[in-house]
Amino acid sequence: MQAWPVDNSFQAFKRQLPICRNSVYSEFYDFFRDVIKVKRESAAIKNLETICTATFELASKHGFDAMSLRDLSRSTGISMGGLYNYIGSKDELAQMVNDFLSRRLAPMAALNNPKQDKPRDLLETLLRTAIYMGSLFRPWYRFVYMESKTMARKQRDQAKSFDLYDTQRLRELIEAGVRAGDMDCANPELSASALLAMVQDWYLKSWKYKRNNIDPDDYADFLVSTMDKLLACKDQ
Amino acid sequence: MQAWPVDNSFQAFKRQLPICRNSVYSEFYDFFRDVIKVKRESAAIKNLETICTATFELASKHGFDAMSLRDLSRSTGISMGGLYNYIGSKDELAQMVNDFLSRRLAPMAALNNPKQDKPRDLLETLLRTAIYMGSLFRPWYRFVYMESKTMARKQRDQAKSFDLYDTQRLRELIEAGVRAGDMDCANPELSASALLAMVQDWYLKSWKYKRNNIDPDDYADFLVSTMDKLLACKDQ
DNA sequence: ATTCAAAACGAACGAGCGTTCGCTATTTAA
DNA sequence: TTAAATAGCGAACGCTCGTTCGTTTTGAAT
Repeated sequence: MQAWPVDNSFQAFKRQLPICRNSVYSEFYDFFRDVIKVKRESAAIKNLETICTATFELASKHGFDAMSLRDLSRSTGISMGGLYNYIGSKDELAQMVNDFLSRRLAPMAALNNPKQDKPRDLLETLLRTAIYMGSLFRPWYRFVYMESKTMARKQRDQAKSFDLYDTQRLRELIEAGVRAGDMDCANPELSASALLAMVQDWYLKSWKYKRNNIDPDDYADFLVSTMDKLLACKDQ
Repeated sequence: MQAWPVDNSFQAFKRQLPICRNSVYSEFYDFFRDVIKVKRESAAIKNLETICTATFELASKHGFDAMSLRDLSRSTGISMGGLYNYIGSKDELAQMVNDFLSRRLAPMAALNNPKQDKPRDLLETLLRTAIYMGSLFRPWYRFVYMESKTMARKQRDQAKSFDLYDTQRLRELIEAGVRAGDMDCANPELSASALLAMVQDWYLKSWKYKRNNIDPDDYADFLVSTMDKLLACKDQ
């Protein structure tokens, strides 16, 4: 059996990923060992999972800013004072989620070098990675996407937006494909934006796709076939 | 010179639309004459424009729930009490924006019957209408899209989501095209979702498209050409 | 069983929230 | 010019917010 990314199924992706859904909060605790006041690991990990899960749930209803720490306390069963053993401040909670996703979770998917040289195949791997990561850690991606707008102005030093960076990375691969003669694309910037919009739609509107029984493999297959049509890939 | 939708440029669309950016708040005042306490029309229209503009600006920063009426008062130069001559309550303000867009503004674009019968052309008109309306009234669409998530749970009787309805309308047109033999599409539902995601991207990430000097015609052209590629339209 | 950090608790604080209302200023009509 | 009606004002109300901190509970090691 081939390994990712040659076997580009969701299952193969999960198999090679050096983290799984069960180990996320243990990683989370490690990552923020310095700022989390609670030192007894097992309890800390359990509570962090409770806190993050409830935060995703509550923030998705009315936005993080509108969520109160009393709501969070009620949902988690952890007292107001108890929460502050984990989070430092409300703003810092959002910051932790943001940092953990962009600095720890996302990089894990990029670790193993693809060993592919054709721009089209690199592009496929890039898109599939985005969909599969979004499937495994949907609430994280959703939260960061939704709150990035409000945080961007608060702390300007942070990357202005995931969007610009992601769009540029896609555009450069498309341009490389056009140069190599494998692709045909009149407007790489717009094509990159379109593909990114479809990636984001996957974790923004998960309810819609769940409703229609569309699983990660289905969506990734569709996204890649759309890419091939959009870029008129020669040999696909 | 041909008229919309035969001439499908942004300019032709604007020419036939029975409302323009200057007359929006006069229409807005008419629409809510019963609930707005201020009866002197000229002043009311001016203040409504100030209030809505500031609301769009503030809500886009941290979300409508996180925006305070004191912020709004400061931004508009209208006192707290003064605001309440126009809005009834904070929640009602969001409701007014929502209702005006969906019940008054959006229907205006659908008024003049397209007189087109081919599904592909209907689809093109539908997509261009969405882009052009989004261009003219971007803050309105942005606001409603962003706040629809938080309002949906508050008042369930309201349409569950624009998304489901829009996706279905697109899907039905695609299915009609496939039946007519003009199109080829393995998954109408996913194709409809992809097109909708691109439509929404236009008003959600206007900053990105402005940065790259992409105007409404550019984006609509790209969207339609993407549609043709995606659906393998025979005669385009 | 006792000890004692570690962790959780929840009342209390000042600030800011949405909303109200009595008052002043402005406009209109005679 | 005057009187009435309309529109705008902003302090005040009850409430909830994020955050703090002195106290109580928990749990592992002795």
